[in-house]
Amino acid sequence: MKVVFEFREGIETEHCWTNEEETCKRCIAHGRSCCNNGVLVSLYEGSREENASPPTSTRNSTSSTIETSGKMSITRVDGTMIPSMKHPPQFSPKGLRVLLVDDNPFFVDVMGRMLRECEYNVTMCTRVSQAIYLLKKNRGTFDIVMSEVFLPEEGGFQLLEIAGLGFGLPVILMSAMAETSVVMRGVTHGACDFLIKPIRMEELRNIWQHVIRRRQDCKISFNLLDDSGGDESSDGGGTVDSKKRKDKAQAQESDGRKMIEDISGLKKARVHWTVQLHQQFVKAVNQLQIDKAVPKKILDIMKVQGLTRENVASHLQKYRLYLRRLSGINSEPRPVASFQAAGNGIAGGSMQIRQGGRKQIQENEEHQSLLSPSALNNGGAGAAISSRRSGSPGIDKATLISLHQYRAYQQKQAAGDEAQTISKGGLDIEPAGGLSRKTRKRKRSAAAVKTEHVDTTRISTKTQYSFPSFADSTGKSRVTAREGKEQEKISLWNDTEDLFLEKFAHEYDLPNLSAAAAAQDFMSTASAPDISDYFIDDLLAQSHK
DNA sequence: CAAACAATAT
DNA sequence: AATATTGTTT
Repeated sequence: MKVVFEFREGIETEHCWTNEEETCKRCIAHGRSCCNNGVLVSLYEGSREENASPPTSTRNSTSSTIETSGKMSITRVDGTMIPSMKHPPQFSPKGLRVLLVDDNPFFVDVMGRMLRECEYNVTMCTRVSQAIYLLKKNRGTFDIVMSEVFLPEEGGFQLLEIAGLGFGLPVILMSAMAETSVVMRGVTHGACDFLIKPIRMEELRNIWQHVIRRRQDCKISFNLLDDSGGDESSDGGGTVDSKKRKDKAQAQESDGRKMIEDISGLKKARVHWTVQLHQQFVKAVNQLQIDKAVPKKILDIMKVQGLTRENVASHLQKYRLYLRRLSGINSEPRPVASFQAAGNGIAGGSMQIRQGGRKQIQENEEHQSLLSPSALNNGGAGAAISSRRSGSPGIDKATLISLHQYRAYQQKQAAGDEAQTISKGGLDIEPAGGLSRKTRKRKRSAAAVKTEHVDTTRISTKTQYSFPSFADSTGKSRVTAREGKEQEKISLWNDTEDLFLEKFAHEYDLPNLSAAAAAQDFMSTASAPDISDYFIDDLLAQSHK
């Protein structure tokens, strides 16, 4: 069965649980990559009919743009796939207009490059005031906003509010500090995602989906079929809960019953927890305090028509599991570089990342060199913040790693291109519609196995969570495999992080390299006038109306 | 076959 | 209400 996910022009994808090349409908709807970090298979524009023929490899580099009118128009991205590349950039819609905000120019620099690598249209700035100015001046010029959480004066959250509520744009928050409370605050205040620095290319490839999802959600809103009325209960006691499933099974057999089913409510409508709905839910939970939040009370607060207590209970169950896991990972001791002991006097071994954030940062750090061990070891947020204070921006660990990953990506891509030009005939490009699903699936898994151990850029220290999706840990026996995978990932990172950091020191002359590039990139976009704080308040007030 | 998710059972 | 299990979908 071919599943179709439609958004205006129509985006079509095959289904889920594949290895790397596909993203399922559900994953798209939730604006994140697929179960296994998949990428969209095919993406094209135009009406249904025009899409009848799948993309062919002949049309290359169709530049897709997003019109200034605000209407999203994603031109078909070239569907061809170069097998030698693991993360083919072709599948990202080009020209997505991203507003990138982070007060660390080094990070902006690296991140900007990464985003442009995805062929997005990036505008960068280092101050919230600039960002707001840009948003206001060029209304409808941006599709999505990415911002660091910890900007001066709660700027990240202000920006979230203004861009999200005021301008209706999806906002992605970023930070190296991913304390649960921070993530929660971001998400409950409307962030559509929270990316934990260091950020990998793969995490950027799919951010456009947030734009799509936002519009999708606007379209469907929340419509439950209203079959929870008196019919069932007034049936004279004949209808019992346990019968429902049987009835459904029988419905396919008897025509008469089928008719009834059709009329009364086509398949027992399921609640779709949209972003909005979920946010209402979270809001209610927060209001009650998490430990006092019970389905009934939540339901009362939410005031959503048609929503049942069972619906809420089910969601709450998932939500709790999600939170448990989130806090579990965040409190996990994190490995740090092996040379830390030399810098800060803490005796060898490993230490835990400090979770406290700004206030715990020591003042004397500003005297140390940018690449000093302590600057690296202090945790991304800490380093960034201390440099902010001293006036001269430094490179935090997260930025370093981002840069490294970006470099690695570039190298790999270069290698891939080379290989491609060398052996053109040997390329394994499948005819678009040629092979059967079965065959293609088999091929995919074979490829995945082959490359699995090579790709260092994919190593991630944390799992990315995006709402409203929770991993399904219900059903104990079914989840074992997944947890194993998670563990595998973490230990893989543990083994490699030291190597990464040592590589940084040796291979890259970071301060010089980035400073020059940052300065250059900066001049082009940083010209917006500085805007005083009251202007922000003004805008805030405006957006509240 | 896996994974996500919501309904349903206990 | 909390948790476990099942059904359905992708």
